[in-house]
Amino acid sequence: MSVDPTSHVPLYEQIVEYVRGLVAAGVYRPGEALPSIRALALELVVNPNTVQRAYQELERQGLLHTRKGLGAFVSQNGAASAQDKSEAAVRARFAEGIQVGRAASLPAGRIRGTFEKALSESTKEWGSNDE
Amino acid sequence: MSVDPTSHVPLYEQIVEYVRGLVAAGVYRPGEALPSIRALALELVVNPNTVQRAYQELERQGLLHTRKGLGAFVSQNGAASAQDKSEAAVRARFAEGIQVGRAASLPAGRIRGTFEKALSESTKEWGSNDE
DNA sequence: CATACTGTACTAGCTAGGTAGTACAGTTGG
DNA sequence: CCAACTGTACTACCTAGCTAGTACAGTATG
Repeated sequence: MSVDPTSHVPLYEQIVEYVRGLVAAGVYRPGEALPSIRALALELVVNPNTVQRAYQELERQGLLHTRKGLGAFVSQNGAASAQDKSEAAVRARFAEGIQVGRAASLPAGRIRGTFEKALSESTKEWGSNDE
Repeated sequence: MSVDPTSHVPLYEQIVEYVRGLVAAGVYRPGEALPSIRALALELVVNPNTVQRAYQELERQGLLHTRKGLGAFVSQNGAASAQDKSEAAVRARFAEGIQVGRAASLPAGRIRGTFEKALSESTKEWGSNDE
């Protein structure tokens, strides 16, 4: 995944969600070091200040803690908390979409059909992951 | 519905989507006059310039046409085109949510469950509408 | 001790989105 | 005709988000 500078969502929020996804998925486990601010900035082709802001937000949310000279580390309850927040983010997107559909008087069945189509599309990309 | 100034989505885009929903739902039918720029600005508690920008965008999309001194009117194919665009917007929201869930390694079943929960929640608000 | 990492903290400048205010042009109805 | 509505077109100003650049402080390793 990368980051989209044309989106209306601020870059630092996209980075928050990106890192949160990695933690939720277990790519970085509690206690482990996350990529340094400068390294992640290079990887995402973004200013270090922007990554710093994202890390500050993640620290505020209790997902990670930072130590000067050492780096940023996933909190002990970071994985669980990241999963919760990710699922809440998913739900918020769905609620938005449903609201738009409702406002346009799309019947519930049609809304559900649109969702199922999008979901099966995504299965091709990400694999089944049906555990 | 109203408009959310704290959202990252620009106000004028929210208004575009709002009016599009009304047209898709048949609140305003082809040939009919839409609310005037100033009237809608009052209703949404927004600057008239912002509504004007939204109407310009809707005109560009072929959903309405404006006439000086008269007002803004729904195009002949406005309803159908509004329904198409609304459904595309719904799908985009769903795709975003699914992507966030995938990135967090949420299994497809859990993603679907989250969707169904949100959908049944919304049914309480909007009625079944299962035609 | 020196180098090279880490996070942190500034200042300055740019752009997009929005508000506020004003002015102008076309239409309608009393 | 004129008042009151319509859309349109500006300019000026503010804020949030982001970039760029610099500097400083703590830690680890040779």
